Amino acid sequence: MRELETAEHRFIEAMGLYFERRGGTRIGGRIYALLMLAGEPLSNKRIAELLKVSAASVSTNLRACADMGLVEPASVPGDRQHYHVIHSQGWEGKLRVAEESLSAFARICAEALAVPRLAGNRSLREASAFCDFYKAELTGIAERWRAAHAPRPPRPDKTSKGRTA
Amino acid sequence: MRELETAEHRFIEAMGLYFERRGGTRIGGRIYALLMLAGEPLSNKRIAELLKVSAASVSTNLRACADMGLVEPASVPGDRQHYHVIHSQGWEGKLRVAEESLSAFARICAEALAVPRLAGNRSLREASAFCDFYKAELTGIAERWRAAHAPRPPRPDKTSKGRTA
DNA sequence: CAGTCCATTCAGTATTGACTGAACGAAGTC
DNA sequence: GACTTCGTTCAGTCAATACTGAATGGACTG
Repeated sequence: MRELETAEHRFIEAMGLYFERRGGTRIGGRIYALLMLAGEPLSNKRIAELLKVSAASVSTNLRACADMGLVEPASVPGDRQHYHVIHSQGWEGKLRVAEESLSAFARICAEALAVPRLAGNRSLREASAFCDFYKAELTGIAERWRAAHAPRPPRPDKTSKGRTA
Repeated sequence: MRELETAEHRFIEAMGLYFERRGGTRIGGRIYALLMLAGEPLSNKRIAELLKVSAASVSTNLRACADMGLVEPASVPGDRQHYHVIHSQGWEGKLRVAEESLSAFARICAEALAVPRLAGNRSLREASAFCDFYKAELTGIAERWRAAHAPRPPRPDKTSKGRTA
């Protein structure tokens, strides 16, 4: 990818702050934003260059992004660097994150409700009920989104460089 | 509220960690959990005692919880302390939080899309589309939840102490 | 098989920010 | 109107952790 211009830096920094605020890391957000903008596979090295951060940080944060399902590995024929692209089903990933967060919350409540003395607590019961409701809704959302956007089969008019899984 | 027992401490600490992990503060989560368990209005002072934290911290975190719509003020007749309870529509609040986070993300993308050079970016457009879709779904969820649970009019059999808005 | 080029891991550093104690201000009581 | 009793604000401290540079380990090349 070419060097970054002002508007792109703005986007990248904004995303960095967004990530930071939500409990992630700033560089994680920057990498994610950069890959969005790139539209093509980028190597660790190139990411470090463009973002002006250490290779170590790129490696760590890239792994975190991958674990969150935001980014996935790619490879470029004839190049042994590690490449990365935005995860193709990234948006469902966002739903998955919401689902995991909700499940963690539900688990905490369920554990408390298992204690006899707390089993009758109103807030706890409502929390639990809401979690069940919300979880069901989330799967519905995922299905509707998939139905509306996923069935489009991958068209061959990608940017330029070939990409493989 | 009476002193806390082991199971309650477990719940409170778990919620503290949950908040911390999601970008909030540990004490914020503990206060939230405590008010859930209490089921009655609690004063700043009592919260500080039960949680063994400074009054300053209680004040600060309580405000944060209120800003997030998790907690709301209450008052007890004949007592000039400030009381607090779990927000009665707290679950819609959880949806509102999700909505705000999503909107922040959407705003960042929209700002980038406003730049001519980036307007055609595929990931950016998909992100924007997903945000619109998700936001619509969230309002749908809120409505369905309200329809299923809110129409129950407030019954007068509250715990013991009176509570006013 | 030596040499190069990667990415990753680890220890160290520096920044951030959550929490505390003390000062301040407000509201109510005698 | 002095005194008490709160809650909030502010400066300071301390712990957590994001990031860096150096060392390590793999994978490919000649």
